[in-house]
Amino acid sequence: MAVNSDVPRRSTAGRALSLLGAFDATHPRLKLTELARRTDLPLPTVHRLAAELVSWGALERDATGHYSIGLRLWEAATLAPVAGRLREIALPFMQDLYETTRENVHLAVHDGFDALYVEKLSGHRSVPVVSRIGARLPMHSTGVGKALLARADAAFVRSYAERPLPRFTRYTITERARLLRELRATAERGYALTNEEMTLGSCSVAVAIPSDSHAPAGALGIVVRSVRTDLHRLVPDLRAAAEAIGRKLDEAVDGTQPGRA
Amino acid sequence: MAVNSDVPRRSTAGRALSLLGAFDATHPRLKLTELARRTDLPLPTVHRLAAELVSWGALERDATGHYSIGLRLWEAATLAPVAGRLREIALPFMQDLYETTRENVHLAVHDGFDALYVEKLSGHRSVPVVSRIGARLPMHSTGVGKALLARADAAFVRSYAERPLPRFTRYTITERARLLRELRATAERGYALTNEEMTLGSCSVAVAIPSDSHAPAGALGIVVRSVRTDLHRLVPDLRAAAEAIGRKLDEAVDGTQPGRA
DNA sequence: CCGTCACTTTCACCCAATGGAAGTCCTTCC
DNA sequence: GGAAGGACTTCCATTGGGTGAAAGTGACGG
Repeated sequence: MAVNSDVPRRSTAGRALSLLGAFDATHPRLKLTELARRTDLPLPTVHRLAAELVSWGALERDATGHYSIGLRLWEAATLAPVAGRLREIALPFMQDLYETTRENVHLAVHDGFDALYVEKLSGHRSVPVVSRIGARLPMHSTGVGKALLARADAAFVRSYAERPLPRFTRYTITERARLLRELRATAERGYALTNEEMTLGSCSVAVAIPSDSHAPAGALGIVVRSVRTDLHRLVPDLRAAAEAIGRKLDEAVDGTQPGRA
Repeated sequence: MAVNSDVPRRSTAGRALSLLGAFDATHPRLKLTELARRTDLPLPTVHRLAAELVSWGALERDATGHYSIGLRLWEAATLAPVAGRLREIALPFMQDLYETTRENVHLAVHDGFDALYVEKLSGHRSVPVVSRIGARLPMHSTGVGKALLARADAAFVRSYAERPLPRFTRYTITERARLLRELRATAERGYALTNEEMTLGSCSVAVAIPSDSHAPAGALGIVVRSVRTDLHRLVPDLRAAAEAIGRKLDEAVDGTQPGRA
């Protein structure tokens, strides 16, 4: 009876990964039925696979039957280069920035069409922001995003700007030409600015982390209340931090690899 | 012949997970052959599975052929309760502690026989410590570990103390009876202390995060240079932070579900 | 008391995963 | 230069583990 609907049937490993992929920021806990629906897999299959993931520690199941990402998977993920090397190196510098500003300090990397937030520091005094570690935000409406975009290659920027640019506030840049102009200005002055483009009441400065190696491109940013008008005063510290991180990263690369013999 | 060596043959999903499990803090990057050796799987099998993991983003492969944990897996892992809810809630309080002390601030949870470090703040002025986010350290030689152990149930403590207690410095508590006495004292005074028990030159204070729910047990600790003799002066702030975190956690548990419509 | 819903277990079928073997492409060493 | 070794990749016949429809369980609730 021609079961082969349309999908060329994911492999078993692929199905197991689908289960992990079913979780997202708005669905960090899922019941068995929800998992089956979101992965589009038969219920018994999900049941069996989920049980295996739980037994390894990739998923957890609580008393109410809800699944969530497991501790062991989280532990394994701390070994990812982005979390380990980059975060480890950047954190003390981010801490310094936090101390002098008491504002949100962000570290993001370029991934696909998004800025992926790798680290975020914020205290009780900081302005609330939408970002979250592990969150993806568009590049045209965030400080770190613009900083990353401003040093991406022309072909990428073109394909980025060709897609529709979602609007978040009335200040979000949604016109292709204006974005390109803005990026040129960003590249010239060496740092990115946003003004209530993602969230009303917040503005930000950001700089790209320099890197001569092909290391994953990162950017460092600070988000403050838009009543603060001294954004530019933060630039020297921000840039110094980014440069120090870049330097340490490059050193680390040389040490980490088998060596350039 | 008789290929069935001893292991009852892991399932396909289990094998894929083995690959992830092959990475650890001292081996965050592995070559194909190393992966095969560490997982004890045939090379072609590893090759095929690894390729699938890479295509999903659970692993990455660099130009030199080395595999490491992938960005998408890291991203999924940020949805783990321990990283998401607990970390998110605790961070601002940890930040406050850092501001007042400028020392290492640790957040760890109880897992198996270890204290698993979930978050760690440290600046350039902080004393260097062995901990790392995602690291596991023994419970008898760390501040957070003792704090967790002191409120674990008696049966667990007994089985913990029955195992040999590894020594790290000449001050590490390695005698069963002394550990039990120490834990009683810790429980009575309401906070844990260590004095060069993990690393010479460092001492620490820690308190358990109170929680009426069955939530994963956590502890908050500060590690300072052992020349500082005012450890006790940190206790009020530390305890206040732990209590605030505990309160927020309990609130969050009630509100976590589907959402406020 | 019975229908509904969410989950769990079973089991005969069959195809996808398997892994030995062979092929490719390096580097190293004589 | 070329042979030997090592690391990775591809191939493909075999087969046992994964599959998922169907039946079973059990917890509501009307």
